[in-house]
Amino acid sequence: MKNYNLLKELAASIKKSDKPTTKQKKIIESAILIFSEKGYANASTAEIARHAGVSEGTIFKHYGTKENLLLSLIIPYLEDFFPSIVEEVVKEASNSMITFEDFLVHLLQNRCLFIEENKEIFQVMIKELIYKEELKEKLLPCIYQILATQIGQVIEHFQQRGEVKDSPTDVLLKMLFTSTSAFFISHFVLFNKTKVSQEDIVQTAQFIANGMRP
Amino acid sequence: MKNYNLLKELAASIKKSDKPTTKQKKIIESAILIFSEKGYANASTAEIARHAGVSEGTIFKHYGTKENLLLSLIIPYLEDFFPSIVEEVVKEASNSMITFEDFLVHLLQNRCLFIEENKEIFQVMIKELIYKEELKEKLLPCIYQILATQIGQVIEHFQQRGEVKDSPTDVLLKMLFTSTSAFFISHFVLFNKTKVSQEDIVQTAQFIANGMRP
DNA sequence: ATACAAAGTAAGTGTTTACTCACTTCGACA
DNA sequence: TGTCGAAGTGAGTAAACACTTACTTTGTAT
Repeated sequence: MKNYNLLKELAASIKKSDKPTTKQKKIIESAILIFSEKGYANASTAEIARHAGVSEGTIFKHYGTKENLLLSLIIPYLEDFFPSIVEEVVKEASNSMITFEDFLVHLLQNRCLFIEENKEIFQVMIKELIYKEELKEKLLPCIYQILATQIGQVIEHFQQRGEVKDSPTDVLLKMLFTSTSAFFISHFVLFNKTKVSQEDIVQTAQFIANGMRP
Repeated sequence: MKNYNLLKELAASIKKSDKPTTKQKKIIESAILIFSEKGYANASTAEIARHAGVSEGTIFKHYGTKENLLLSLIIPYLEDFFPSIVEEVVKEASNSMITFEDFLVHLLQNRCLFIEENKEIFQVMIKELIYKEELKEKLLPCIYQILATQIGQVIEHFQQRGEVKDSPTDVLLKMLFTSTSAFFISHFVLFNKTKVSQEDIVQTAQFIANGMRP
């Protein structure tokens, strides 16, 4: 349980109240919605307050700055997004005897469901990750750390089985990361789809598995 | 010469002076630089004017609005970016007998060189394309139209040669588009590289070609 | 019931912003 | 050389913004 420490560090840096008030929950909900509609930079705290049925002062009482409000959305989401990959998909996959392609189908399916049930916050996260240099430099190392330790093992597992070619692990990791991210981002951010078809998932898994075959 | 009409329509909608003044050129240069550094939303016209050594009024005399200044950067760039793909790479490739993988190497090399020599404006374009819903809805149809007519032919060519699998052309087009875009964006925007190695290009071409093989 | 801290409010504040306008300078051509 | 339109200026404006502050309400433990 010594993984994700970079992310946990970040999470600790934003004080999280144990029992968020109804108003706090409304603020977070409204912020996600309005940030995703207009982008962080074009969303005003006044509009978020109005939408949440709350005074603007309340937002700043709880979150201090607009920047910190953004982090209060993104970081808990990231904490959910990545550990779940590991616990729900990776171990089950690498212990059993499924193929690399089936593993990818499983992975894509699983994370699509996760994104679908909260698409707006995924959109906010991706847009700001690309837009704000400073946020990118904060979050990318965390994400890379998680993927390197967890998905790295999976790649090596399938390399030993002869299903994945013999390039260095970090090269393959980058390929897998780039192509799966591209899949999620193009569907949920660029084309703004609410649901991804099983067919799209299978095709993409095939594409990636073939690309990485020996 | 009836292609790219959607893009040409857009280009016509922003009045372009035939002979841009030295000051106009300085404004465009400065806007590219400052937009790429801080993002469109966080860049002020005052700062652009200061950097260009020009009065703020001059910017608005020529471009009317900040939004239109942004379009005056992006649209000419797009006009250069896509037709060049066609004329420089596609025809030469599909007439000769090179493999699909070599075609991809050629394509990636060619476009990397183009992006490298003007990285900032590529970054601005991508960031704003993802960030601004309205711009996305304006530009994506143009881009799709160009790719569908030109790259579509190439895919069918390599399908007939048996190097690309038999899925519908639009499915393959989307795959090719997604994976090449991901390559450019991850290198030049996400990781902010100034140069892409030949090795990276060859690996990616291999990856994509294998993924699309029958 | 009282005391007290945390939650919430409403009316600010100073700053930054895109954009305007009345004006001057420049350059080309008759 | 004088004229006229385009290029350029810079002080100004109103709106929008993140954030503050002095205050009130609420919930709870004694």
